Amino acid sequence: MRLTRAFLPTLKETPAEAQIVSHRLMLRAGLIRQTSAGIYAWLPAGWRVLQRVTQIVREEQDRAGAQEVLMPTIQSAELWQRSGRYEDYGKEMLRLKDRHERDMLFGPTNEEMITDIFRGYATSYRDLPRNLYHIQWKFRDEVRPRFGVMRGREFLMKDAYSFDMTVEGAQHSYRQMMLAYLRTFQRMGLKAVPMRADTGPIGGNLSHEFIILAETGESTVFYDSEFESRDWADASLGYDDVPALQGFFDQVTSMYAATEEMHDPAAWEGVPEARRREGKGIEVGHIFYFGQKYSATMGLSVAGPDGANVVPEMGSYGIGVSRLVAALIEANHDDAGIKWPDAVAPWKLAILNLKVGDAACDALCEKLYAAFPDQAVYDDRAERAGVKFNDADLMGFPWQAIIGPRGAAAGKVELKRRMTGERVELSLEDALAKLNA
RNA sequence: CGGGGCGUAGCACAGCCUGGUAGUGCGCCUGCUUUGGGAGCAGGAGGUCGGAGGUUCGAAUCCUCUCGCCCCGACCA
Repeated sequence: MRLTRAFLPTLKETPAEAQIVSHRLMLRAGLIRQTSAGIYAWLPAGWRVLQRVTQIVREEQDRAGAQEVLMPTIQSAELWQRSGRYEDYGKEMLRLKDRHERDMLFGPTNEEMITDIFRGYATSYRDLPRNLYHIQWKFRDEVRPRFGVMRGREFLMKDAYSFDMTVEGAQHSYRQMMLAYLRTFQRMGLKAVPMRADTGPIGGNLSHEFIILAETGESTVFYDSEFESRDWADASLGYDDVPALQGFFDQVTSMYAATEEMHDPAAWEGVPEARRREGKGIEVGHIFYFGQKYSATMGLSVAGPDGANVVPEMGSYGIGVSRLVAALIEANHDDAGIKWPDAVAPWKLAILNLKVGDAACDALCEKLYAAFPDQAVYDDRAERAGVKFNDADLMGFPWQAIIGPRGAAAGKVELKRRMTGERVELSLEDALAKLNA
């Protein structure tokens, strides 16, 4: 993308409404624009990041055996009246009427709908287990939206729903999602810690919030430093290996991690002092086993092997995808701007032509740009060097290729790594090799 | 939902108290100079002062209503 043709607007000044760093940077770097309270339009750079985050979430859900569907944003009130939540949900739910005065709503979540859909096809124990997910815009009419997309009213969410014949099966589904979540966040370069959450009336320990560690997070968290060094990618841990997955789960849940509300000082004392970490975090995911709550109320049952009807055990698993974009910035920024991890960057490389019009500079830049047709932003504007440096730092591209008359005359490209600030001067060939490594 | 605040150019703001027909900085456009970390000079464009009603010879300014947005608290992916 050539900046002279791009819609990548950056702001020098911070809009007055932005309080937290991710919100400020998202506005300044031209990722989003507010259109109403808690509702945002995603501009090209923001949209690309959102899509990359979405894709990682999707790949890891698929890998865990979940299947993608897409349910609508608008739902009929009837569905919710059946589960009883139409009344219970309160004002958080945005209610609408269609032209025939039928009661509709903009979905805040999809338990009722997915259960109803699944009910239409599942008749036998052979149809289970299944895990269905979708990535869709939700609307919750927050009393007080704030912090940009961190707590917007409209937000992009991945929500998965599992259906199992038995409690044991549901527990396995739950463990699959826990592993998938840890892998998902790790791929984005984030430290995520599953923390036991309130399970409500069902009890047990099958509800976890996933907290991203970031200094600017809202909630205070306590956790075992073991979480920081774990590598969850280990391919040998398969999703269908029930005992192995249980072993993994037991290990993870045996390590201490709790939000302030769930903090247990006695158990905390049991963590070796050197491994105790207290920090700030942002909730980006929540997994939950809720048994037959919706299968029962929505009338879902299937025939078991013995012919008797069984009401499936269900769980739901959410990731706040749009919130993740903000969380990624909270976890990866400095005074100059965003520092995108490679896995989610809108573009991998920014090519800074420090002297547009200089034959050597132009030629070198064009060559480099041609090598990365969809992964580079080429700053070919007639701007001063300082402007380009600042914009590139602000927008946070993982790599900057700085090309000025001095180096260009010698065929040299200066590569800067945004994350570390490290710089090297290389020939074009070596620079290409390094960027492709 | 309780409490507070703010709506004036793309952004950040002044002007309002004490009415006289709108200003500053950044950004934008043109020219010249400059050119490795947000340049200098000169010229220029851009606003139904959130909206409606009222008071007045005259309203950004005073009054009423209304819409929107932000902050603190209670609540949440």
